[in-house]
Amino acid sequence: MHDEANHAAKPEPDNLRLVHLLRAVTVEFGLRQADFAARNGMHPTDVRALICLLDAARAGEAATAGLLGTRLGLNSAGTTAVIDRLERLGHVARVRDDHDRRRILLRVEPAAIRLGRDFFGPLIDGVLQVLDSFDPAEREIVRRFLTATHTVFAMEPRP
Amino acid sequence: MHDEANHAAKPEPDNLRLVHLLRAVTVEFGLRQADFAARNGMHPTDVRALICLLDAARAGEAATAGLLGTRLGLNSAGTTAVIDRLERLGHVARVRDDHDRRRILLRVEPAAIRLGRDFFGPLIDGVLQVLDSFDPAEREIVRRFLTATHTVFAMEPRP
DNA sequence: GGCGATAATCTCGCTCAGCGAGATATTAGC
DNA sequence: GCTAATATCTCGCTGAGCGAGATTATCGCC
Repeated sequence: MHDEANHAAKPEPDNLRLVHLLRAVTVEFGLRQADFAARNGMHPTDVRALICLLDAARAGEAATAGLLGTRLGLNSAGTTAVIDRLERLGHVARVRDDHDRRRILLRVEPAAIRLGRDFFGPLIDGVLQVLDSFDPAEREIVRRFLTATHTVFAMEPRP
Repeated sequence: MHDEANHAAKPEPDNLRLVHLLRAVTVEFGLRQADFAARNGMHPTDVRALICLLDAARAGEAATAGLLGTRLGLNSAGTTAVIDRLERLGHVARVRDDHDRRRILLRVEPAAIRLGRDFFGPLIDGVLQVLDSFDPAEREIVRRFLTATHTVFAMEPRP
């Protein structure tokens, strides 16, 4: 691999350009999360935790502390700390599970949801507008691409 | 506003499902970065720094310490720390810019590039395979979608 | 051609996120 | 019941990243 920083643009294959484009989108999204975190006195991890909890709720899964830690790649001490921070800010509430009283269920408070909507709403709307400019057949292609890509990323090992 | 009497699962609009799918991809990608970092004795920030430096090289930009800090959202102290860590591991080298001797240019060492290729290669190949299963017109649609989405994310404020 | 203003990076001291180890509370198995 | 397994929390520690300020190099001005 040569260093082609200096002169004429290298002939990067189109498909590889698409991969880089996808990565650029993910990086940009990460920066947005960080912005949101900083603006609301949180840390990026806290934002990821909220997203994770909302995803779990949407999927109908029980959002326990343990699940959260696993998804975020934190150990139990770190997980407790995240929940403490979110609880202190009033964004989540700890609720003992009555069926298994060892477990802590996490409920995202409406205020937190509103906060997220205020910040991410415009971004989501932007993407929805993009999608609206596509016809159904094209959207189906996008869906196929995203689904397949997600499968590729989700497939491999989880240490 | 239509029926759908089934319990918990809400009737999420197709376009919104695509947005969530895109987010899921970005989240998965972030986890991969974290895996790579942990497996190589680095922190996620360090990996993002390497990616940033490689992107700059690809784009033909001069990869200075300052640019890196800006892109990562770190202040100068944190930026120095990141570079120190990467240098200690032998992944980047500090090179004084001869045209402006205040500046430090960062060169990513070949060993680091190889390390990244070993880990991310299979993932990239996976996505390339996905793309290969699309015909050129379809790839163009994917490209349009990713470009437009990237624009949406990159558009808004930088605090 | 030297001199303050400006810019790029680094140093120092501090706070707090996340880890490892172990404590505590609850449930399941025999 | 008693023991093993599971879920969460507590404690002490390391180190990532911040703010403030020092350091070194460049530029515009006279």
